[in-house]
Amino acid sequence: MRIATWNVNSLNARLPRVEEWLAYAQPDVLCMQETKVADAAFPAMAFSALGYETASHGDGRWNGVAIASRVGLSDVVGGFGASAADPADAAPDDRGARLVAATCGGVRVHSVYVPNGRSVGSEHYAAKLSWLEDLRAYLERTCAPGDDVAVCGDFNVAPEDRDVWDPAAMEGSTHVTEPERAALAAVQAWGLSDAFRLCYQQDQLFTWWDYRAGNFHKHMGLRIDLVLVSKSLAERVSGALVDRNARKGKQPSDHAPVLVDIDR
DNA sequence: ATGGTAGAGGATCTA
Repeated sequence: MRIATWNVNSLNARLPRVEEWLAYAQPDVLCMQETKVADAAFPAMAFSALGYETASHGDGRWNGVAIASRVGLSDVVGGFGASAADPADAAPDDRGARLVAATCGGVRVHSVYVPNGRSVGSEHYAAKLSWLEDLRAYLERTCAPGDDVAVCGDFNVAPEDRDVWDPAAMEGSTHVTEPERAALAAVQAWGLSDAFRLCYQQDQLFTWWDYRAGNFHKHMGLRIDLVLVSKSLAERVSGALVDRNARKGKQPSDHAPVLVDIDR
């Protein structure tokens, strides 16, 4: 199975690039973030024409996540939903259309768009940390580490300094702080491995570059788009790739897609 | 000197 994740930064603006990319990259499953499209307006026909079923969770203007699959797509759940333990208990609500899950080819697939956090110490930063806590809790109550589970998306956290173009310049900024990294590590500690890191150990391999100031061409980026896989999948990872070519050319997203191949 | 660019929407807000 080839599973991919891509923050498309508006599916309406990016649909031609996404269609082109599906045709040459041939993923079995594609998790998308920042679709910025309401479910009712999701371009499902464009995907079905290419052989993909889709699940969307979006309310239109901001955020929005989706999954496209050509290996089946069932049991779609959007958002965190109610707590199974106690539905009345502060069930983390949708919190901005940042999570959708579906079962594709026997794998429980999650497309996640972690809040940006804006600035350290802001309410948005606190919300980012609590969102990651909610993600961990969601995994605990909806699946088991022994299952085939993939959590893919834009985590807005660079896990380590080697995932940062200039750690000194970034020090103290969002995406690299210790609390953010600890919150991500807590999600992974549930039982998930960073599939890209199973394949590559080099530094300076990025998935996002700011549109501004020519950052892409100056190699000023971050690795914040991750494919996290449970143990049973990690054992079968045969390759991974950041498709930098998809960040080039006409009207690119500011993120490149990440692909992971898993042996059946 | 918080710039620089992109997307949504129709003024700014978000990233």
